[in-house]
Amino acid sequence: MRKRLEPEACRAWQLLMKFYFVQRRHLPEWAARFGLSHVQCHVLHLMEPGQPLPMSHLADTLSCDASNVTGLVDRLEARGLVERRPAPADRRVKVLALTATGARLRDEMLRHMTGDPLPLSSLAPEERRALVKMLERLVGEGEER
Amino acid sequence: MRKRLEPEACRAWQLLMKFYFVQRRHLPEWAARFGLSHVQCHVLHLMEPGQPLPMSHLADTLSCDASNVTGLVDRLEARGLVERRPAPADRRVKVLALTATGARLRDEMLRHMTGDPLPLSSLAPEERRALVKMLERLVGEGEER
DNA sequence: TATTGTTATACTCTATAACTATA
DNA sequence: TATAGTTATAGAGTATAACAATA
Repeated sequence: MRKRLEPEACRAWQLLMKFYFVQRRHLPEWAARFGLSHVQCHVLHLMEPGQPLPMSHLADTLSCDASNVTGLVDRLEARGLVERRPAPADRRVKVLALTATGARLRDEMLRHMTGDPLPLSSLAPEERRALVKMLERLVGEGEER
Repeated sequence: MRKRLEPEACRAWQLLMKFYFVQRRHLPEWAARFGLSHVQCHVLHLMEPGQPLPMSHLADTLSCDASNVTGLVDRLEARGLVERRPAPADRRVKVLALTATGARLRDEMLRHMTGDPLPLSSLAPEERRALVKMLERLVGEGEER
């Protein structure tokens, strides 16, 4: 049952893993500038202003248990960034909406996303375009846009 | 104080962030096959058999507090994967070494790294090579090898 | 005095299981 | 009976601060 060795794939894997761990170290400190954890940062990133999401949608997107979302949203709500609202269609559901404060913070966060976290500047423009194309396929966004 | 907008960089940033979060979801379940958390997985990955590391080195590499490493190593040691040894040169230091069990598990883990975690197969060989080159620069391995 | 590692404490993220209220 | 969300509980990862042993 010996797998065929693919040195390039193996190397790519290791680099991606390293990339993941490098990000894993830096993303939390980046997020901390906004007083957020990296998960809270992700949640805020997912929430479009004026487009409330059911809690269950969040659990799906984050691939985590629903009980987890409860605490996550508790903390964001305690800070006044989001609010739970009843869903008229199904009274079991609660939808999550950005508050004005949350929308402002999200905006600030997105504006900072052009900047510093990764030395993207070390890539030439055409390389950056190639990277974008590959990443789109890797994260499964190839078709959607 | 308006920053110049760079659409490509911004898009790359967003994709990298998405990539990070996609990995963040999948890496733990991948690691769980070996009965490890993703951080434990990272520690094991860093430990070459026969090359013990001081605890402080681990804290540096993981960019975390030393107190954190204590607990991390406690759990790995409890499972018999690593062991603390006194360092003869400096008696304040403890070095960490893989046990035979730890070395076997690490080996198994590395063998699995060729495989499934990312749909790398969707990239053409020359794209994969280009990706490797870019990632090397992004994670700061450009010079070292 | 400074450094290595530990302990105590606290917070966030995570899951499982049992529960409520709806459907 | 099944689903959406909560609560209770537990464990892992993280940090800060105080500490012991050693340098």
